[in-house]
Amino acid sequence: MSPIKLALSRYLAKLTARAPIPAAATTAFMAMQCESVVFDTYRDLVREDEHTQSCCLIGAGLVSRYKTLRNGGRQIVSFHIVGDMVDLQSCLMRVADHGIRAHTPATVIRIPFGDILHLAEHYPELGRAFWFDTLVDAAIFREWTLNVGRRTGRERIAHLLLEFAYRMKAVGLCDGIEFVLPVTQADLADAVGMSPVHVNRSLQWLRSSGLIRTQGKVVTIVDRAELVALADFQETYLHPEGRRRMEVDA
Amino acid sequence: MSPIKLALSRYLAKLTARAPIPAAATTAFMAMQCESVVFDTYRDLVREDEHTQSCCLIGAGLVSRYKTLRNGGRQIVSFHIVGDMVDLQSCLMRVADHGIRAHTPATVIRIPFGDILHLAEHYPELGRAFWFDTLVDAAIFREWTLNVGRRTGRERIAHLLLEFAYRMKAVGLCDGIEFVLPVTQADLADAVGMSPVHVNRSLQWLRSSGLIRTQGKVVTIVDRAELVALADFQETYLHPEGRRRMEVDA
DNA sequence: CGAAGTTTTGAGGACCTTCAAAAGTTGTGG
DNA sequence: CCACAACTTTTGAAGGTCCTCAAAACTTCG
Repeated sequence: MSPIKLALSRYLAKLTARAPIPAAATTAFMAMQCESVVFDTYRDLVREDEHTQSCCLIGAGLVSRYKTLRNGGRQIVSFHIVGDMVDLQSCLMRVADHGIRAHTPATVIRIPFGDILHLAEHYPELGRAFWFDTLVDAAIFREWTLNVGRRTGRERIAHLLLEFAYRMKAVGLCDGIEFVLPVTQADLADAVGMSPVHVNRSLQWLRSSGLIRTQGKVVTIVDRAELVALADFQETYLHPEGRRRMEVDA
Repeated sequence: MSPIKLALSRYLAKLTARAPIPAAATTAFMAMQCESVVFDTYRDLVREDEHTQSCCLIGAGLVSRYKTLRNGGRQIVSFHIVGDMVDLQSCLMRVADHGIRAHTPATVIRIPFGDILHLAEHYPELGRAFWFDTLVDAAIFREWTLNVGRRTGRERIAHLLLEFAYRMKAVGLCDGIEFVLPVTQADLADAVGMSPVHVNRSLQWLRSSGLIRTQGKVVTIVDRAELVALADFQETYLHPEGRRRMEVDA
């Protein structure tokens, strides 16, 4: 199977895990014509205010979505890993209100809007699955707003690490306790709305309190229970429930 | 026309302004069986973690969506006014990851999920319109994350006021410069992620700088240009473009 | 091995918080 | 229509969190 087909089927597997999708729809989905593009670290997949034509499915690497202020302030609003369809919303909102950039060399499958919208129109289950995917996105944004708005520095970082571990585990890239977080502390600062210096000090505190360990870019969660308590992490917002609930009432 | 029909048609008008919807779909939409409920100030329309059966279309009043921390911290993630379908996302995500509450006496039209999903399935244009509506939601969440993450206290409040004025104007409740903001400073604090005291001082600063005026709950934007500059307010994220773009390529 | 980037440290100060109380506003019942 | 209670806004003061600037230590990589 080609890398593109592999990425498509991985995304399809994610959607299917939430709600069943008929064979005809999956066949049509797999038949889409896409191209694969590789971006270097810190290259933009999409610039802010850009008028796009296709959306990005991550085949490999780590990317973030961000917004910037005129004074240079940057806020990362989400991270995305393998199997994530990053900007499905741009199918309907053609002018990007945020940028997307790579934090590692990243393989991106570009899927034309037309194809997505066509599928959504002709296969209601797919349309609903796409919709659901953007809803999970929105739920994560809400949690991030809470994160930067109402948690202390330490708590914010703890929360971000837990979310990352959870999502990496969901795609089999981590056992839930140890993972590679390939971002600098400056990037982390942009994600949690703090200064790099304070991120550094908060990390030191998390380490010296025996909650996490770090060696280079690999993070190990040492005391998960305490970390969860500190961050007040409740995975509800990641909506892992999809499948069960949606099968109940079609 | 009954109050319920009125609210439904107002929402439909909003959707139609973004993209055309065929007559059959609008007829089916208007035929939905809904009930109208009134909530007192500070009553929850939906509690956090509640398992809901219907979504809320606002007929009158102001409501907010919020998340809370175990330590009591509360973060308002959005405000909603007349004509807003507050929790369309709960059609697919049955367990609410956030609460919804009234800030004034509020009239709420309850629309059963089944009806919405049925319409979305049989009328692709409506399905797409619902999807789009939740995408605008998500865009606003992103901007709020930027707001609390990267703006100073004054800037945050300035931004919130401008967003509010914009949205009130969009539904004809304000001329763009003067409007009623029926929330306490404590609520405002929860929306911008600050303490009530600092909200008070930031408001004083905005007033004494000649940017706004307030009398009770009515806010007047005195120097819009300066306020926009201060807040770095760009209305792109509110995605007013809907209509034009979506007509181009169906 | 040197250059560039990243993490760490130090120090001073700004922003924002907490606590507490006073002043002002709103609503209700007599 | 006033009186009183409850709430909201405003003020003061002290202190913590977090920021900025700046430089040193450590990594990474060509």
